Amino acid sequence: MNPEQLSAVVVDALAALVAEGALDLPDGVPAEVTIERPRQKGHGDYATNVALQLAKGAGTNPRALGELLAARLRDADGVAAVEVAGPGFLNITVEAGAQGQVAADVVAAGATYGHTDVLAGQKINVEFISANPTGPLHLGHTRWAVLGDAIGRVLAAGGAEVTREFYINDRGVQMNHFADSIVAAALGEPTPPDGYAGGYIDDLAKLVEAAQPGIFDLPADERRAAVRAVGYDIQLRQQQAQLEMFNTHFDVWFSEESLHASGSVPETLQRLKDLGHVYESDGALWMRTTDFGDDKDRVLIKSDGELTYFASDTAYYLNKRSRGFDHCIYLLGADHHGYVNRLRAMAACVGDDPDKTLDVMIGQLVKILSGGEELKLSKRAGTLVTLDELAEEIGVDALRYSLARYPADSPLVLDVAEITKASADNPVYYVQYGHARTCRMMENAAQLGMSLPEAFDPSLLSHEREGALLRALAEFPRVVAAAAELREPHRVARYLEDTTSVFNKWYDTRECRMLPSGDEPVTAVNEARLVLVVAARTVLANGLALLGVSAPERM
RNA sequence: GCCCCCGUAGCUCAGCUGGACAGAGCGGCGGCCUUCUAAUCCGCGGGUCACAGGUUCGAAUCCUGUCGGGGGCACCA
Repeated sequence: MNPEQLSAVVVDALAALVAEGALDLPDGVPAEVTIERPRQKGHGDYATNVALQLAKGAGTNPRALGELLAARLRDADGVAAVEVAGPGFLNITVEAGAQGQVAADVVAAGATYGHTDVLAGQKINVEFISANPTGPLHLGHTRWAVLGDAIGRVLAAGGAEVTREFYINDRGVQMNHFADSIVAAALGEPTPPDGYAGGYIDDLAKLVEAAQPGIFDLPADERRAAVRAVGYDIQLRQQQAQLEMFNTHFDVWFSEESLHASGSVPETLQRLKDLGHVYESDGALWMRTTDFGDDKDRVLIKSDGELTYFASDTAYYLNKRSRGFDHCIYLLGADHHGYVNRLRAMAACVGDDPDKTLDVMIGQLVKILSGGEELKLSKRAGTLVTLDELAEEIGVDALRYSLARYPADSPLVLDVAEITKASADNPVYYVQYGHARTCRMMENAAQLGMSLPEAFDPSLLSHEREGALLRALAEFPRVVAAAAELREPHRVARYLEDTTSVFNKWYDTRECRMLPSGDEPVTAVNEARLVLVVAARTVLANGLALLGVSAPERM
């Protein structure tokens, strides 16, 4: 009996009461009811507030309705007890056998346990990081790498068809600054104005020379284009390698330049003109975004004839839509929050409803403290902490987990000393250790000749701690579904921490030992508990996978 | 000036899309290692949920305002 099944039981009971004429529900019988896990012991395994919510419409009071419903529910399969409490809550105790069945359900579902269909039929594009290919990925990209990747995984678990996309900002003057900076480094000249400095530029100069010997001896006009192309290629591959190392996967690397090469931009401008949302003024072409809530109109073509970044953004959005995405998620840093209104207005200008097609997530920036000092970065000044350096110092799993366990909109201060601690203080190791422990228990069971029983008696999982663990495991699909719908993968991390704690409490309970003591024979209880351990392992492994964090079998 | 985010225990933060006496970890104090990994577990102490109104049977949660902190308001990329 999981919460969803219990909800159905309550709905059936309501329907029966209505059919008998004992209850009048003007709005009809709800399709589902809220089932929650009471914080308080003594409030049953599960509680529902239906009586509170339906009483007014039914022309009765919550307690009376509660009593009526409780009497009916007591006869339902799998329900052991029902009490009406407080203002009209129904506190429900589930039969051990019904509850124990959860373990078998989890094991049967295996790696797919936690997957739901809440987002079935949705085709979603998640765009994140989208850095310039003018330097290595660094501290500033790390949070988005983790969150975007985890959101992608969680959406997929919710049944959506997901594409994770990286928009390569490979067009514009910064690419020339990039090339000029490499040339300057190669020739031993000072960094040009607006150029990029730092050791990585020197390294790039050597790599570019190695890739195409003699490239720096070309005439100045040819040289810039050549260096730009070679440097770009090397830098992009490096970013891709960084993300690979960081366990962050992209389905599509989309070049801004290719958007222009394909002629999408003129098409986009034409479409905007047809819809009547552009005008000329002061020699520039504007989009009238103020028609849809923006503070001011935005320039598409500057008076010098250059296209703006915003023009590309609009063409890119239409490109996504033309590829069939009915939902476009953008992950942006708080320093870009001014983009939200114009993106939404832009979507409206091309005829979409931004509430439906656009989902702009603004994440707060992360500060990382090391030895009490904040790690600062500036690509132009050449002082940056690369993703590789961070991952090496902190560890991929610890870094990913530490960023994934907070909501995107919470400002974050991470202390390197704290998240590198290889101890229980660190939630990532706490959860991983819990997983490793389940693996060891399974090995121990196998050595005693125990194997997963074909059938077992779920009512043998009757200890209070077993009930708590089963309810925790039963919660997982709801947590993943909420994480997907709300785009909040941190819920998965928090859930894993709670569930690991519940598992450890059970593990430490003497009466709940999975293995037989001493020379005693293996009993049905031992086998039932093995099923529970495998179920716990499944949930911890699946949850860690959703965060892109490894689930080690030994630690 | 306008917009966005945040304000919960000494510290770092959760709080299940409003629910029953507010939670975790860290830090402090004190317990448990002859049986499955003690990176576990158990106990104690600690909060006017920034403040003031409002909606509701019910508000840390939703609405309005005030105060405090962070970020943003380019014919930059």
